[in-house]
Amino acid sequence: MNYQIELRHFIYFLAVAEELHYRKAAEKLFISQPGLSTQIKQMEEILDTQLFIRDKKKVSLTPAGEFLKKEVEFILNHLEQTKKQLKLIGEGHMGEVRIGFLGSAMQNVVPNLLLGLKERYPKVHTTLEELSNRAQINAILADRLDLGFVRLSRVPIGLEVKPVFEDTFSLVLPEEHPLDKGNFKNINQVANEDFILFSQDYSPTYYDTVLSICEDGGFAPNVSHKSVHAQTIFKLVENKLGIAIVPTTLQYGFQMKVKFIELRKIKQRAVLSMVWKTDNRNPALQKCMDLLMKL
Amino acid sequence: MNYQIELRHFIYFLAVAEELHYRKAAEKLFISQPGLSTQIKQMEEILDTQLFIRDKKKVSLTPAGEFLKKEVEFILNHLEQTKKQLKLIGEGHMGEVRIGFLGSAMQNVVPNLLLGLKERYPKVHTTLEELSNRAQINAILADRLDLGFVRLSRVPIGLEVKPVFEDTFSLVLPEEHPLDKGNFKNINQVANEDFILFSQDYSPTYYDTVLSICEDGGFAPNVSHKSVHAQTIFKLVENKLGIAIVPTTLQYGFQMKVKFIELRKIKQRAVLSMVWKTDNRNPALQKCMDLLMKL
DNA sequence: TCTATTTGATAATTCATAATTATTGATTAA
DNA sequence: TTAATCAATAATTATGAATTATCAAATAGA
Repeated sequence: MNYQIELRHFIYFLAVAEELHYRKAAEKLFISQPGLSTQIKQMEEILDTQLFIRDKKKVSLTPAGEFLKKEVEFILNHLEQTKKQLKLIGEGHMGEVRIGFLGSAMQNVVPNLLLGLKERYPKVHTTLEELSNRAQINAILADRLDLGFVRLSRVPIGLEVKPVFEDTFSLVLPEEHPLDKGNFKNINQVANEDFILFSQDYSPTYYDTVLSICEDGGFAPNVSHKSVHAQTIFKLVENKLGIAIVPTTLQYGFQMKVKFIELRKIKQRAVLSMVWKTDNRNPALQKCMDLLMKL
Repeated sequence: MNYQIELRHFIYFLAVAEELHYRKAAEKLFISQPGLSTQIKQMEEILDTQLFIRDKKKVSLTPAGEFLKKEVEFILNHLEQTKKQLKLIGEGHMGEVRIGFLGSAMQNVVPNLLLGLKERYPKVHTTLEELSNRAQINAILADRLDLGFVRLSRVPIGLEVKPVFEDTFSLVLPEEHPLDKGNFKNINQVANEDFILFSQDYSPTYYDTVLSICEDGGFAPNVSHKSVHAQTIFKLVENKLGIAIVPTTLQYGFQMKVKFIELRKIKQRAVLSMVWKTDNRNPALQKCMDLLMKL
């Protein structure tokens, strides 16, 4: 007799503990009374502890039985809860999506995604991390991230990219700079200025694009500073250490003494793309992506 | 096919989730591989949720599977404990409290608790285990521990903390060190010494606190060694490899050629707290806590 | 490229055991 | 006393878990 306790035993036990009557309990469980009797007896043998006192037409719980009753109630409850949660997670209505993003995605796409998620799938948790393009790609490959927001044209195999937001570029100038929206005509008006750009390894695509903008304007920019933080770049511009070209949406969210001139006429766009692992099976990620398609 | 989940399923699931390999898991369970395969498949059908991804010779967990793994670990642990408690209660004892503690709690709080328990509730059994802060938290969450003694300021949700002992810090110096209780005035007198501290991951709060003590003294300590054992730290100090700052009560219980200078004037205190799971219904734990409130 | 090996899944079968029916013995109420 | 009601026991059946045998797919090695 080397049996194991099973959940069946608990369910049967609870019925008897509640009814304190084998026949009635058996009826409630839709099984026969002898079956119930043997199962309870077996249970007592397995646990090596008497749970019920059968005494002259009366069934009652021993102290150990009282204790077990409370525990079984808890365990069965917990189990039900777990099953429900499991189902939700399996369907993507619950769970966690780990999101990485470039600082410049925080002005627009990411907040919208978070708002949408909160509204449609309130039980989906998100963790956010500001990371460079490269760091995001590595994290996604290593399964430390589910979704990334990058400015890259190509990604390693095994990953997929999809553009989610196209932004124009803007010239960033100190407030006191003679150029403004009125008298600005062409990019070559700033050909002789110093330029402050995001570093190449932070975003190679951005860097190349800015160089191509200048090239189209007929000059090669003199790059005096590089940084990985928009804040830093704006601060440098504010202090007249140079001018910058950045994605237009970056102008929101900072309080700086700088002015923006949107470069509408040029063909280049700052493309923000989402990246994910092709075989990522996180169902919450699917919901996330569905939502992004609609934005 | 209207089956019911049974504990057997959980045990099988956990084996596969741990091994991520059907044949190995089956071996560990002493059953055949096909039997395991069908049982897991059946489990996924019952729960109506995919738990594993069988993909090109690799088995891995889905997010739902990851979630279930944690839950199953909890449930099976809880069950084991319940069986033990039940047996004890059936034999007329009151139950068992599983206590974890940091080495530094062994000088004072834990022995007092054990004495009090033995006197007031001689039928309550205790098991003791020396564990790091993190290990205690994990064990309590997984229901492998009822009560922990830690030095942490914050704990995960679902747990409660309560400070039980506040200790000053002491400087630990080699016996031959020129500083002593007489000529010691301020912590910055040891600003240029090497420091030996408990590792960050053993006790992040302790580490931060010691750094803040030095900071208040106007210097950043040069940390030459880190250890998880008081014994080791004292030995290193004895051999003049550096000095240490530790909770004062640690000075009792060791025989070392080191001297202690209590830092009474500084504001920082080493706070020992007890931690337990909010919904722990272990009746023996209740008794334990009542006692601790009085100490 | 071919072969051998390893993986998990299927199919057919066996076997363990839960559950059923039929019955008993004990207790209580009429 | 008799009838009724309870849980326990015995014999039997039926369910479904586990086993053996086998397969298809995917690698790794030659």
